[in-house]
Amino acid sequence: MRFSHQRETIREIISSTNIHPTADWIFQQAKHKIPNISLGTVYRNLRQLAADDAIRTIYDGSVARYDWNIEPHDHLKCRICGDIVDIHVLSDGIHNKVQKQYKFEVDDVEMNIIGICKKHK
Amino acid sequence: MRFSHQRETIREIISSTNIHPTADWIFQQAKHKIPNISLGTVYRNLRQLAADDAIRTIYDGSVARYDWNIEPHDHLKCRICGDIVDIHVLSDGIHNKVQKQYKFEVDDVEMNIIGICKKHK
DNA sequence: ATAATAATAGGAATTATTACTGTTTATTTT
DNA sequence: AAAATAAACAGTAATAATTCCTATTATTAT
Repeated sequence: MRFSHQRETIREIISSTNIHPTADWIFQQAKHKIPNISLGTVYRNLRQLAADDAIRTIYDGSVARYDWNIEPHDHLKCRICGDIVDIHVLSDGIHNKVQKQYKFEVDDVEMNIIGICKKHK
Repeated sequence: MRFSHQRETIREIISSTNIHPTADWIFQQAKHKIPNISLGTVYRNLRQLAADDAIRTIYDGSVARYDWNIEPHDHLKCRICGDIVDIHVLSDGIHNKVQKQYKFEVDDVEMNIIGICKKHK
């Protein structure tokens, strides 16, 4: 993969936040640094970075969000404020359990816990 | 909620399969029984049935799928054939652990394990 | 410095989903 | 049983997220 100023900017934007931004949010931020960047460029690079395991794609309902944290972890999503926070609850045992019990080769585990965060209950 | 022939047909179609169908698949099946049913009707009723906890909406990447099984369970998704199968790996303890550790009121837990099923490895 | 080609901007196209509108139909009231 | 009410409908337009296309630009290897 050849160097590109656009891709590095996108990578930096994602790395700078914990909000698990959407493509459009990243696009808006990127425009501050590269005014004529296009949304297609953002999507293409997000896809490339994810394929390269430089970032992780997570799904919030049906919209894609992006996470700089590629280590296995889970998400807590508040349905009042929409905030998504990283947590770690899944025991590594689940990976092996599924592998053995269902003869299923596990690549990735997505766990999203939806509810109400402490600020909103 | 008032009775409707369309909604009952949609409910039956979902109940009759384990493929976790998309709205469009349901629409195609429904047309066999009600030839002039419209896609908007399918979406409206899926939303109503889900709000009523008669079915569950699950997300396969960015497309919605529907599941007649409303009991807590998890999903195994094969990235070769696309099949999604129901499993149960999550200990009920996670619910309480998150509740206490993060003071987060848990409504729903989505867990999708992505990989390769035994038929394709 | 030049050639080869990956990446880009800008816009069109696609896909999934929701919203709108005039009509139909299930239920309630008379 | 007929009339009134409003929920649900079909058909279609609109929206949102994402991907695709094409002529141009930028990076890298020679």
